[in-house]
Amino acid sequence: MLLLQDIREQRAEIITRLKIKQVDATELIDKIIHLDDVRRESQQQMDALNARSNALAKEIGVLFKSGKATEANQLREQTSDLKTQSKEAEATMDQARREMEELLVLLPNLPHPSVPMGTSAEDNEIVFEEGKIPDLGSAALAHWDLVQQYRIIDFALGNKITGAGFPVYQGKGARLQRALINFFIDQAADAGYTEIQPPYLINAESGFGTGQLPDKDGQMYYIPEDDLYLIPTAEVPVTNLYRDVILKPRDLPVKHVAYSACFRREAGSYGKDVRGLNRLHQFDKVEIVQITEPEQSYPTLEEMREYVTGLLRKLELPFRIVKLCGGDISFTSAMTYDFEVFSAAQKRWLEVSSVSNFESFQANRMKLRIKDETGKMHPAHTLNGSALALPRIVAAILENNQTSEGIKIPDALIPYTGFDLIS
RNA sequence: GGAGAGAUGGCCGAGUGGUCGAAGGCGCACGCCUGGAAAGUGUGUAACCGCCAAAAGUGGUUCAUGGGUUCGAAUCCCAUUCUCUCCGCCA
Repeated sequence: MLLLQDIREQRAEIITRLKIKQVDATELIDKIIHLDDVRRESQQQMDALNARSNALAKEIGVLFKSGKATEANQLREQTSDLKTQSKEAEATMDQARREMEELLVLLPNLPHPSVPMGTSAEDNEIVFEEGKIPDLGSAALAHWDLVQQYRIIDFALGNKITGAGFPVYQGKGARLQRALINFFIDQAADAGYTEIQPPYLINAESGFGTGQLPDKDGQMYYIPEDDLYLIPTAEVPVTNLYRDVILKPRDLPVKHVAYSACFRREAGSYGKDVRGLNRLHQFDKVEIVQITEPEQSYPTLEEMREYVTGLLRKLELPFRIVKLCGGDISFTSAMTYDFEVFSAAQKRWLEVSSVSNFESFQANRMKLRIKDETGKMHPAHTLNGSALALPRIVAAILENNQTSEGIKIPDALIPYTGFDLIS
């Protein structure tokens, strides 16, 4: 959430910067400022009226105590008018505030000045590329064929018991999932991240805090009976651990890692891009979250980028890092690096991680603040990144490592799988 | 799901109609003490929204949430939410 004060003071600059995100916020911002003007005016009225009532109430109290009932009753008559006027002013103020807040949460985060202009993924900037793309020849199979051949993931079975996008992992396929999860968590723990096991259901306040609501309402599974949402990522429960929290500088940086299943409705997705493991309604992901001082958030973003880079190197997958352009960056993010691995049989890049700096956008929504030594408050910065999401990593491992003997497991994973070949 | 109890500041906890934004303690900050620390000791320590160029100052709001009674509510009434205990169910 952008701060009202900033919107008022830097109206033109904010409008310009949001254009990088392909958003014209002029009308929205002007409405917000107008509603805030209304709110302030009615608050001033209300405050003045309340001040008078408070003073009168005090006087009346004193008069009653000293036995001057007649005078007290005279004053009492004056108060009823004040009260109704104050209620009216309050109603105006509340309504203006409510309307203003509804609009305020519709404004996306400002992109970092270095975020390139652009309308789609085409305009993203490739900032790094590494690893050898294997030449598999024409006999190479896509992962949806490989998983059938080796009987490790069954899409049809998932289809039967739940529906499309809910695969069943079995045998070495299931073991590979568990190996990857443990590998990722161990790596993060070694890098100083404290492990969290979060709930998989969240309330609306949490969805609002990290920005999924109201922007992405409809992308989360919702349970009306209990008014709860299935998490689309562990980012939501983990970051919301710090909702309404005041941190001290010595608590920082906060570093958490969490494995969770993730649930996404993916409404509107279809076609070949979603085949096999490419897009699922339920998938596994290990997420890293950091909370930092504002001036530390960009160095931290680079640190997280390096960390994810290290994971992909250990898995021996060819990958590239793209810096998302304004049109492709999310509602909440100020800057995002996407990591993509090359899937040799599909011959395409698959997004496996997204590392973002939200600056104070989530912190403002969540009231996550830092109180410094002088007692002053300022919003914290939040960041997160996938480290990593499993399905496309699995797809790339299966496709890139296929041989005539079977699928070779990367060395780093063998201690976790207990086998070096799926055959 | 049934019965009962409760929700107060960063935390614990007192407070049953006015002088209560709230005792006391813990924690925290600064000082004294100390070779340094601990202990001891002194002082200070809520957030939010306005007014003011800003600081100082000042008005307002906030004792789970929303409504009500009253000149005046942490305190009384109603509703809601949540927590705890017991019972039921259960991995």
